[in-house]
Amino acid sequence: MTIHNADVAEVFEEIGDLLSIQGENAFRVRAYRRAAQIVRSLPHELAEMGGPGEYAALPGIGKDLAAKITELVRTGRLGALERLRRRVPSGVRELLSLPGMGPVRVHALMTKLHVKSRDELRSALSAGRLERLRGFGPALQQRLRTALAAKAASDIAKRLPLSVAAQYAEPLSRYFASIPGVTRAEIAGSYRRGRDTVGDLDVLVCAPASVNVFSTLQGYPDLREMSASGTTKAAGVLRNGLQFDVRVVPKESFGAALQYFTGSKDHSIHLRRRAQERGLKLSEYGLYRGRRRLAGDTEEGVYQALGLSWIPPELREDRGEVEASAKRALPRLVERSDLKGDLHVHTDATDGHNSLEDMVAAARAQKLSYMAITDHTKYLGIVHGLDADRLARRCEAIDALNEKLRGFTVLKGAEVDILEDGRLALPDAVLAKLDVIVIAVHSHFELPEAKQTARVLRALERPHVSILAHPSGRLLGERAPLALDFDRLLEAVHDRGCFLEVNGQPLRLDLDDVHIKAARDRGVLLSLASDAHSIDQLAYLGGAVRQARRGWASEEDVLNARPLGEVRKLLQGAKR
DNA sequence: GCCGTTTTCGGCCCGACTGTTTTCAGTCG
Repeated sequence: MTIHNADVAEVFEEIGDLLSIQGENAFRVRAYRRAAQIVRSLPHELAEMGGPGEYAALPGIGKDLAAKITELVRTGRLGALERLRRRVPSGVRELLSLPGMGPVRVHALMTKLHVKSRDELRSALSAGRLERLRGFGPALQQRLRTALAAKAASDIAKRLPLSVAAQYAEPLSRYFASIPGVTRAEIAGSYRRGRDTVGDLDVLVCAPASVNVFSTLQGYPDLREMSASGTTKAAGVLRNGLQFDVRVVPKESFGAALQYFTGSKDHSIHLRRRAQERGLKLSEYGLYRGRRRLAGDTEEGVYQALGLSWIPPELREDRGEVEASAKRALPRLVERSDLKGDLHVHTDATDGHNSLEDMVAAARAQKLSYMAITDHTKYLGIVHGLDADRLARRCEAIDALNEKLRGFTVLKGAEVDILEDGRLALPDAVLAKLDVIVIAVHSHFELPEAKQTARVLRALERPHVSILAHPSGRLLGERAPLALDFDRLLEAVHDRGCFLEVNGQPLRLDLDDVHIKAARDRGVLLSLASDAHSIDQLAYLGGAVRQARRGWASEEDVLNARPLGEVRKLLQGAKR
C-alpha cells in the first residue's frame, strides 16, 4: 500500500485530536496539527523522499515526527496511534466538531458520563444526564441539541468554491459598507487570500466605537440566523449555509485587524512570534512596544515594523513567505495585466457559445494580443468534436481571419483527448499542422495511479504536444483529482519542453497552488488559461492569475505573459 | 513535540465572547 501525504496528515490530525481529549499539553497537540498542515502542503510525496533525515529537515518536523512518518511510510501503520485509539473510543473524536465542544468538555463526557459518540450524546441529553455535569449549562445543552439535529440532517457546512462564496460575500460586504458611520468593509480570511474554496466569511468593518454596526443585521435578507453578537464581534449563518464572522475595529487598528483577519492562522502566528522575538506584541489592534503603538492603521506599516516587506494575501500560508519577505526575496507576483494572450479558448465550432470572430473581438477588448482557438477534437464524449476534415477547414478560416486582423493573432490549436491507453484522439500528421496542441484527460478518471500516470506520460511523448490542460482533472466539490505521480509528470513535462496549464474555470482552478509552486521551482512555464466557452468566460483568466499567484508565480513563470514571437518559439521547441 | 541572535530548557499568539459562575475556564478564530 502506498502511503500518501494526505494519509500521513490525517494520522497527525487524529493524534492531535486524541491527545487533546486526553488533556495533553496544548503545544504538543499543536505540533501534531501543525505537522499535518506541513505535510499537506508538500509538493512531493514523503514516500519518495530520502527518509528520516530529510523529514526532520522540514521546519516543524523533528526527530520524533520524522520517525513516525518513517514508520507510516514503511508499514502503513503507526503503533502510537493504535495505542491512543485503545484509550479513546473511535466515536469520541467526532464530538470535538460540535459547537462549544473542546477537549475539556469532550473529556468530561467520556470519563464522567461514558458518552462515546454522537448517538450516546443525544441519548444522554434527552435523559437529562448532562444536568449534573459541571460546564454544561442549559444554553450549551440547547446548542448541542440543535447541532446534533443538524448533523443528523447532514446539514454539515462544507467549503464552497471561491466563485460560489463570492456571490454571498460581495453583497454582505456592500451591506456593511453602506451602514452610516462605516468607512470601510472588507472580506478577509481565505476569501482574500484567494483560496480555491472558502469555509466561512471573515468580514472586517471599520467604524468608530460610537456606531452600532449590528443594529440592523437581523433584517439582512441573506441571513439565516445569528449565533453570536457582542459590540465589536458578531457571527451567523447565511441562507446558503455559509458561516460568517464580523469584527468591527477603529480606523487606527484597521491594518492590524486586516492582517489578523486575513490570516492564515499559521501566518499570523508566525508574525506574532516574530513580534515577540523583538520584544513587541502584535494583536488585531496593532503592533505595540509596551503600551506604545508602533503600527496598526495599515497592513504595510505592520509588516514594515516587523522588518518585512508587505506580503500579498495569496502567499500568507506560512510556506516560507515570511522568511522570503525578511530577505526581500519575495517574487513579484504575476498580474492580470501581464497576460498578453490566452492559449485555451473554445468557439461554437464545438461546445462553445460564440463565433471565432466574437471571441477575437472579446479578447481584444480584454487587452490581449493573441489567442489560441482550441476546440475539442472528436471522441466518444463530445458529439460535435472536430475530425481531421473539419479541423482543416477551421484552420483555413483562421488563416483568412488573420489576414484581415491588425495587431492581433489567432493561433490554430485543438484540445485533444488523451485516450484511456495514452494515445491521442487525432493522428500526429493532423496535429503537425497546428500551432498549439492542448492535451487533456476527459474520461476514465478513476484509473489507479500507475495506469493514470503511464497514460498521461505516454500522451506527453507524442510529438507536437505543447500544453497539458487542467492536469489534475479535479472539479471542486464534485470530482477528486486524478491519481497521478506528479513528480514524474513534472519531470516529463520539463524534459519534453512542454507546459502546464493553470485553468481558470471557477470549478477547476487546476493546477492547485502547491503544484504550481512545484512547477515553478522546477522551471516549468505555466499557461494561464480561461478555457472560455463564451465571450464572458474570458474573465476566467482572472481566476487563473489568482491561482498562479498562490503558487508564487511571477510574470517570468508564465508562458502567455510573453510576446507572441517568443511564445511561438517556445511552442516550436515543444514540437519535435 | 519543536526549537534556538533570550539556545538544550522553557518557552510556545492573542483577544473576544459565552456560559456559568460569582471571577473565570473553555472555546473559537
